[in-house]
Amino acid sequence: MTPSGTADRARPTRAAAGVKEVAAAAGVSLGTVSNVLNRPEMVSAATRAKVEAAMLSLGFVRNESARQLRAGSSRIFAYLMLDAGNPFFTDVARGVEEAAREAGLSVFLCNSNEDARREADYLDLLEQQRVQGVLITPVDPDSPRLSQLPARGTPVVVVDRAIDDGEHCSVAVDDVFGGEVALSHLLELGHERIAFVGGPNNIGQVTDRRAGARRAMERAGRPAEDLIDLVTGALTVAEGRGAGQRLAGLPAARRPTAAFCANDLLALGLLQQCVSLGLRVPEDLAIVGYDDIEFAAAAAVPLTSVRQPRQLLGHTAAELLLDESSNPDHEHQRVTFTPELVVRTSTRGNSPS
Amino acid sequence: MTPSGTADRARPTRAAAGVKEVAAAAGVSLGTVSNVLNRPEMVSAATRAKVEAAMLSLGFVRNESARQLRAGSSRIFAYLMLDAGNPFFTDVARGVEEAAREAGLSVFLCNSNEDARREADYLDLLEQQRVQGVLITPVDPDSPRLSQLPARGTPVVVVDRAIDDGEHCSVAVDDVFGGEVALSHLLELGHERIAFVGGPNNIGQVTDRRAGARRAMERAGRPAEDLIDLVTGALTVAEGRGAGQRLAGLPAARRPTAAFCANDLLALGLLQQCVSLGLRVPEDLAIVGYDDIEFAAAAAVPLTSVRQPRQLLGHTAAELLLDESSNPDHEHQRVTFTPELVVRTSTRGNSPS
DNA sequence: TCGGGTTTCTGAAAGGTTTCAAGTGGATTG
DNA sequence: CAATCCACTTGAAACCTTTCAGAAACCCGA
Repeated sequence: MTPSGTADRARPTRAAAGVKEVAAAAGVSLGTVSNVLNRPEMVSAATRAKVEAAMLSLGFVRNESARQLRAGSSRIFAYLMLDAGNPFFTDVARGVEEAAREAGLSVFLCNSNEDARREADYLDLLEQQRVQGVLITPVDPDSPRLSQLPARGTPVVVVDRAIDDGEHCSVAVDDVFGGEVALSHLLELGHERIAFVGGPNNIGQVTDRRAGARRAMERAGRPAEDLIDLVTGALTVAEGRGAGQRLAGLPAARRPTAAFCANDLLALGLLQQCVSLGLRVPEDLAIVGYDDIEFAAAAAVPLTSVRQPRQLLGHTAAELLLDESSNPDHEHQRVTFTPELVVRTSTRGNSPS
Repeated sequence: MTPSGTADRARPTRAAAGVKEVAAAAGVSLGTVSNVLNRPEMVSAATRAKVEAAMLSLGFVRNESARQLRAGSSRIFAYLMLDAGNPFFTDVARGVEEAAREAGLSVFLCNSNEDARREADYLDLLEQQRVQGVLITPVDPDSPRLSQLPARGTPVVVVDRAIDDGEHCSVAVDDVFGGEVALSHLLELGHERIAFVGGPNNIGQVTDRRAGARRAMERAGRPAEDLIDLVTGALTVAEGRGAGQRLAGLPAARRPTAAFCANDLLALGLLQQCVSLGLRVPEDLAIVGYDDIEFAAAAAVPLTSVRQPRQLLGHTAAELLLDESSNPDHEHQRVTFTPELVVRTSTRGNSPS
């Protein structure tokens, strides 16, 4: 991995031509150039051709700042993701882009990386940029900054989190239900000592999924406290490995026989570490993940996981944002999808019954 | 996955206050407000406090469009990725963000999704936005659009592709060498029928890696044509599965005993499909991937792969862009890193020697 | 009290685009 | 031939901020 370099002379940069230069070159007025740009049907074919030729030869590039300043609107959505390294969110982003594209808008992606400070910084930036709207999977859904935006004119749709403060639309998947389904599955398989792996606890997805899991425990007639809590510092593969280390280190008699992970990244890390430390999956440890990302099925032991409609989530969210930013009598919506369990080898075949 | 909805009344939006209102509210001139914003040290503490209070109470949000229009510069980098769903590129993006952050800049991520048309659209958009610089892993590195940008004042650094047209810096990893190393490894293990899985062929990474593989064949005294070409439509898990289908369908006598995939996504899909069709890895089919993404080690059979310094790649690229966009006597650089082979179960233990 | 040097503040210009009311000129009509 | 229309064009104002030359206020020692 040693870098090797080659130097090269830099090219001088040339300032871009503006409408004014184009107008002069084409021998028309400034307003006409603008018309060619924005209402070509109002310009005669001959003039339009002249202007377009001038634009081409001068290398005209419209200055969006100026356009935006004058026109007020910006034709850009931003999706502020919780973790760009998590394929779940990139699939959501794909859905967002798809919907935006259908409406002729572009999407900028931003990555808060589970860091509230970065999230806040990006929100400031996006507001200053006057983007047409913001989609966000928040680290901190209660941040005052988040509710300020809509009040000041930047519509916000919350993705993958249900919010009902009346400030924004939200599109979510029922995480409590998902957690319940996952844990019920493990209980049905006869597992007694079950761990919930996830964290940090300020992330709503984690607490909801845990809450669902605890509810399943109680429904099965067991105290919620019996669910062993393995708190992680983030929802990443590396943290999953760390959890695996901790878990595998327990004496067999106290070690859980099943683990429900707050997402697939954790589950994959846990799986990898446990296997490499000699535990058999699912015989010694059954594992359930969450999200059903594409890699879950390709894992060392194909992963049982809770599937969410990732792309649809993003698509729906973008459509809501579109409505909010263009329809004057928009009403805030709270859309909730229901996840479903996908059973694979990491739990199946372990049934002690 | 059935959605359920709840409606809610929309809130009226209020226009944001500008410097003018702030100035009036604070009883100072417009220029002073601007000074508070841009050169706070030139304003007396008392005045500054007054202005800041006014900003707060009015909910002032600086209008970046206007700022940019007047000031000319934009404090934003964009990274136009080849595939946001590929963890390799999100790791590169992480490096970019890190370097940008150190310099006080923000990064917008864009996803061309291996689509030349979307790439071109995004380039237009970014140029119009007058971003401070563009980092790009191009679908089409020879696109005229790409060389236009620097000439018109938007610096561009090409990431993960070596370019020496004298128009931009580039930061790359030696893909030919990587391909050669991967294939040499398979040859050393004694494999006779080896497939190269990858495509489409307009993607430079694919052709370089294939070229390296063919070179390794020739170095081993075998005609390059002996390398069986399995062309895919994209570098995705799904395409990898498709390749697996095709490959597993061949009669055992003609089926390759080893496959070198142009990236890990393909390799993971191939692996998954082959295993599910009853082939043993590595006994029936050895697999080498490329990129060594985090999921490679967690795969069904831990994947031998060619590791690239992902984050460093992004970090270095952003630093070059920074230099180009701020240092008047910047010289274009071409930095090349060398990849390394990471051997895991998907090839090891198959040694027929 | 007065020059002279600092520090702080002001006001107007500038930046590139869009918008829109008003203007132009040619074709059509009476 | 004049009046009317129509299809296009024009030019100036507006969007919000930053910049910068110069004005104002202040402080110091003489």
